[in-house]
Amino acid sequence: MSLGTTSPATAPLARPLYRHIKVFVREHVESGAWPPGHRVPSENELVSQFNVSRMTAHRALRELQQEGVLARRPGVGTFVREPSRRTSLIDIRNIADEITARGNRHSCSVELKATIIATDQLATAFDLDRGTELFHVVLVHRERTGHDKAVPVQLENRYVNAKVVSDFLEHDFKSSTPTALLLAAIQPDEIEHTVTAIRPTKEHQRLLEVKSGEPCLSLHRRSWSGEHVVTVAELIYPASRYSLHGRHRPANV
Amino acid sequence: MSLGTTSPATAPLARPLYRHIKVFVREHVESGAWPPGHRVPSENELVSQFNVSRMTAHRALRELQQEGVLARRPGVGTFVREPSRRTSLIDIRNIADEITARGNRHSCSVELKATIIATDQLATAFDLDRGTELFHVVLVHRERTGHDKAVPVQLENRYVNAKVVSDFLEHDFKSSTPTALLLAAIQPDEIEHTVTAIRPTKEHQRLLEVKSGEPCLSLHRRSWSGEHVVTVAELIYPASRYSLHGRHRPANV
DNA sequence: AAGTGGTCTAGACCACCAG
DNA sequence: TGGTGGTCTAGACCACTTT
Repeated sequence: MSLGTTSPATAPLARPLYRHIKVFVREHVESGAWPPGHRVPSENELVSQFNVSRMTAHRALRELQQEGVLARRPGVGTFVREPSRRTSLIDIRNIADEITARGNRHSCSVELKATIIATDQLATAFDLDRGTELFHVVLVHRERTGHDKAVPVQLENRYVNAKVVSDFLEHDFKSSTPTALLLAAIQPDEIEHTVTAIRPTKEHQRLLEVKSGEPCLSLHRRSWSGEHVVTVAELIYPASRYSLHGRHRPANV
Repeated sequence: MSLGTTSPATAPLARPLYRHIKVFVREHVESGAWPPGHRVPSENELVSQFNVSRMTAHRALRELQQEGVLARRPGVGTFVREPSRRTSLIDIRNIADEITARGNRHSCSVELKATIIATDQLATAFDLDRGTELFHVVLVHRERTGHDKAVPVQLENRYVNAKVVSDFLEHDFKSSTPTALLLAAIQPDEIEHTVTAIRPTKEHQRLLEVKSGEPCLSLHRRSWSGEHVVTVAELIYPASRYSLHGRHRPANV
């Protein structure tokens, strides 16, 4: 092959070659087939196996190193890294479990349930093409103490990658929350969250039964499983009714 | 040059070429010479300017994109991204470093600096006997963008265990923030934080120059080193000016 | 000496976007 | 149509580590 031919003539796949190799390695690591410390194929071995140039194999391994999956040592080899021991400030926990653990009763109402086409903004958040199919749900979670009236404690505005969890909308979210269903379907291996304080909109005020002056916490979260962003959620908490808490060891100690 | 000669024969530099380009771009971004939205040189322009191959220029720009410095659009060009004012929920960052990394200028004013005797509440937080000596400082951190006025971005209300960091009050906190000094003195091996949304008090409004209706984030943090609670801090951020961010792998995966 | 990863080149093809 | 970024190749030289 004398020219720099790009897309493989043998496989008309949308995914670039270096991502093929990344997926191949990730699958072995995540399935446990290659445990921590296991030596992964060298660049030259991947060149032979995948019929790619060394630059392509190198890029795949380098990115997995940057993502914390692999450790590389010049002159030695590439190895599967120990999983991070660090715990999260905010683990993904099922709010229904939190409430029942406090001895109170959880309930929720489904305000919206729809299949949508990704807007630009959502496509960026999911790292997908614009126009991809997504599921969208809006729920209000309530907590009831003793015989009092149930109080809204969380507004859940969630989008789900339809390709990854295709049966998501088949549930009614009454017996299990979206969080519980998603955790049962896939194990997230990466989480991102951004916390801000916001003034509730009219819609927030109505659904959460808060006054306009009461500040709310907005927790924006993305969860990955392998290559894919599985779900993007915006969780709004009335500040007077919830706080976020975490305790952990810092990263580099 | 017919062969793939690597390190430039003309410059025996330790830094690889793609990092040269990264530094070049970063310096322009952080100095403000290339403001957000500014178009950065295309790959082909960098090829000419730096006398490198396109792969090398591409790698530099791609990594800066992954690091959140640049945004790239196929068919259009590469642009400087809007810096985000946010801090980490996972480790302890020096706010002065965060601000300078965005290309802005940090300043702070010391509002209070005192030695106090622990109240019941503080003694509990530090897990010490009531009456123990503590240091107490209050600072306002400000950020200045370009030639604008410095804007308050954080109110730091901090208590320090006097036994653990006995020379803490000898600093003026102008050249180094309390965070920087504490990190230099001791390595925290455990962190706890609690995040809430609050309505600013009159004092908050005055020091942070916010209106009463603007919600604020309150980040309450305790840091341990060995057996001792080293410091307890309440960090207040105007919600419109800062958010908290974390991205990590969950613990139990 | 052989193998590893780190870097680099000088080409190439492609999808995309603007004028 | 020409410029942009995205990907890929088939070589290369180097520092490093293990045998």
